[in-house]
Amino acid sequence: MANKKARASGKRSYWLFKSEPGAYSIDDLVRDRRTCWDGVRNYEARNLLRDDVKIGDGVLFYHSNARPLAVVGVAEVVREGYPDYTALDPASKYHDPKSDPENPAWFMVDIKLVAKMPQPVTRESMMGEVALKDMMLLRRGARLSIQPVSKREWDRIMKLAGLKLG
DNA sequence: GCCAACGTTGGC
DNA sequence: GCCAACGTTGGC
Repeated sequence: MANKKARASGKRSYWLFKSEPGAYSIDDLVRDRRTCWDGVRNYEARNLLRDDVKIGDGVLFYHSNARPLAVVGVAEVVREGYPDYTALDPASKYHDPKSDPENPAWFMVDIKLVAKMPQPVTRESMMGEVALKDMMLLRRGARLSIQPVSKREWDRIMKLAGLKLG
């Protein structure tokens, strides 16, 4: 996978994490400063969290099912993939009754806030950017909640946000 | 609220 | 393993 290759050469990777603000919003992250990204229950996204998302990687925090639809913040990975314990907790809304403690099916990472966008970078504004036209996020039916982002896309979004971040 | 685009489930 | 039915995601 391209990301593994990038890792071997020591490069930083970039990701987009989706969240419905009703479940967990950028303001929740501003309050918490750091959080575990629990509740991912899709195998493709799980594989990324388990194998590819690494400490120091950049994360775009995106509000889905919200107004406005937008990248609303920047975060950084501070802990790499480890078992998502909410899968084993019957009291959790993310409980997975089929989950086996001996062989965890679901993984999460920890992220910390880097910055809340001064202005949200809206989906609408992103759709007008040629440099972003290939973003998975903007493709029809792209439901993956953990998505790879290219450096070019990352840089453009930082520019749109008016942020001077690596 | 609609519905396309998925992913999952389960009968066979 | 196939695939129809079903459930979910998420933009519109």
